[in-house]
Amino acid sequence: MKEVRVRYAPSPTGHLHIGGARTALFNYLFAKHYNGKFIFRLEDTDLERNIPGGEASQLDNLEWLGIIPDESPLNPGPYGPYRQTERLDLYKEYANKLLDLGLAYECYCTPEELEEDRKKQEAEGNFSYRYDRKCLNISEEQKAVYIAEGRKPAIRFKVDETKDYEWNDIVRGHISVPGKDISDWVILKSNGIPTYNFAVVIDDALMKMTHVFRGEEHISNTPKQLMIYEALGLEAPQFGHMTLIVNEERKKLSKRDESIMQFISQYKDEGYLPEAMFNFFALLGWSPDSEDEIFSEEELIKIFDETRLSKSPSMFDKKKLHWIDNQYIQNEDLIKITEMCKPYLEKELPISSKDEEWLTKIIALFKPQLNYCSEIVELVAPFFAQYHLSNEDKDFINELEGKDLLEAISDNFNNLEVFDMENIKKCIKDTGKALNRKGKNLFMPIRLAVSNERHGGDLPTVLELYGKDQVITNIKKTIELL
RNA sequence: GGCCUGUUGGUGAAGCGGUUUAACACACAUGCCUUUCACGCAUGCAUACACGGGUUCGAAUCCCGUACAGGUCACCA
Repeated sequence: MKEVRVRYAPSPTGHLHIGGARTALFNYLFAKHYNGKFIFRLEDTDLERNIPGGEASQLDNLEWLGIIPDESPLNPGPYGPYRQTERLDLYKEYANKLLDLGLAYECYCTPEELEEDRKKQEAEGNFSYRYDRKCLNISEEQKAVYIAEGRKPAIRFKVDETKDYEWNDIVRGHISVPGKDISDWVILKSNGIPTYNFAVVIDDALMKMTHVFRGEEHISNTPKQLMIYEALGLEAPQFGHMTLIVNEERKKLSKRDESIMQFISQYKDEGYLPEAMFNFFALLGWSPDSEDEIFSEEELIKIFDETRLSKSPSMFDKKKLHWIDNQYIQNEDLIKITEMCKPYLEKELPISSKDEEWLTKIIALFKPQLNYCSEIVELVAPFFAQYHLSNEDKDFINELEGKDLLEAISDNFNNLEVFDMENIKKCIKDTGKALNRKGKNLFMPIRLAVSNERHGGDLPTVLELYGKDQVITNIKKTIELL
């Protein structure tokens, strides 16, 4: 069998977003599953929309996710260059070949004329524009006139209307589109730059791609690409068109959508674990032949099966992402999570007053419930908050008849030589026994008095982290309010 | 509008003509555990196969139609 070669080919018009990451991921998984190569190519022919740093950003974010291309502009293989703007001569060469074969022709229409035609057709009730082939059999005289006017020709492909273009889609099965539905389209723009549908064929063919997995929005491009392969006598890869990712409203994820973080860099910034993101994306439009959901990259490569790619749209489920990321955080060691959480705390809270030990303890306390690292801030924030017992919580303590308990425990805490978790635990236990209290009756008044929160992790640990002085001060303040 | 595609419980998602009284996971609820919180574990929950026809002994699974949703129709990629 031929070596499997697949690619991810973004245009550097923006940073790596969710859809692109997932496309890259499935191509990567497929390549690695079959011991093939995963290639990164840059489709940078839309000069006006390219942004500086776009390429590096795409590559960096992929790397963060654990997706490293075998060939890329930075790490070229035998089929370079890997940026389309560096391959312009190639496209011209093949466009000229089509011209020579009589399968393409020069078009001298200006954008303005085309736009006018389009409007006219629209006014007639046509939803899709069809080029009227006015330049197909243009006379030499007319051509000379156009050239004298300074017009530069684009090159159009002459579509064979009698043909059907069909392929066996890996995801969707047999798809067929009649040639008569497609009008002659531009392969080389008048500025000498190829259009996407042309360049992609030349590149995929020359770079020896064997399979192409891409989004469903490319289904309608496939017939156009197929006709180029055929005209040039090149072998077409196998196509697989994956479902779109949709938001909670079942709409295609647009870059403006604010309900979901769109860019991989945002997840990185919020402290999600890349392994968890990798896992999550793999489950977006694909499912394993088992009931498990947590898989390492290696496992996914091993079990990946392109025939299990889904046909129906996949919804981006934030809660599921949180759950998966939480699973990975729980399995990750404390030191690493502490390192990851630290910058968020430093930025938002005055933790410089605390030592490393304190930090590690508090991370350990919250690690089991952390969905992503930046979330640590809201969990730790109560430790630095001003004392603020709400009326509701005050009533709750009274309901539990907590005043006696608070007075007793305050004294007992005060008598503790070493204010650490073990001693605090014992002290609470003893005080509970003496006052005949247990469970919620025992713990909740103390928790509320000290932290003003009803949740917050193991109480003795929480108290140790507050420190003796703060604990006693807060309890006293509470007693006064009751 | 043409062409293409999809529609399974609150959510994601298996299922590919007959052990399906339709997995599994998230969410939710209850219980257990640790005298609290959370984690974990157990159990349960939810009257889920868009609708209407057909094919078949038998249909979530095949066919047709309807509805709804999405994709696409550029000298953008």
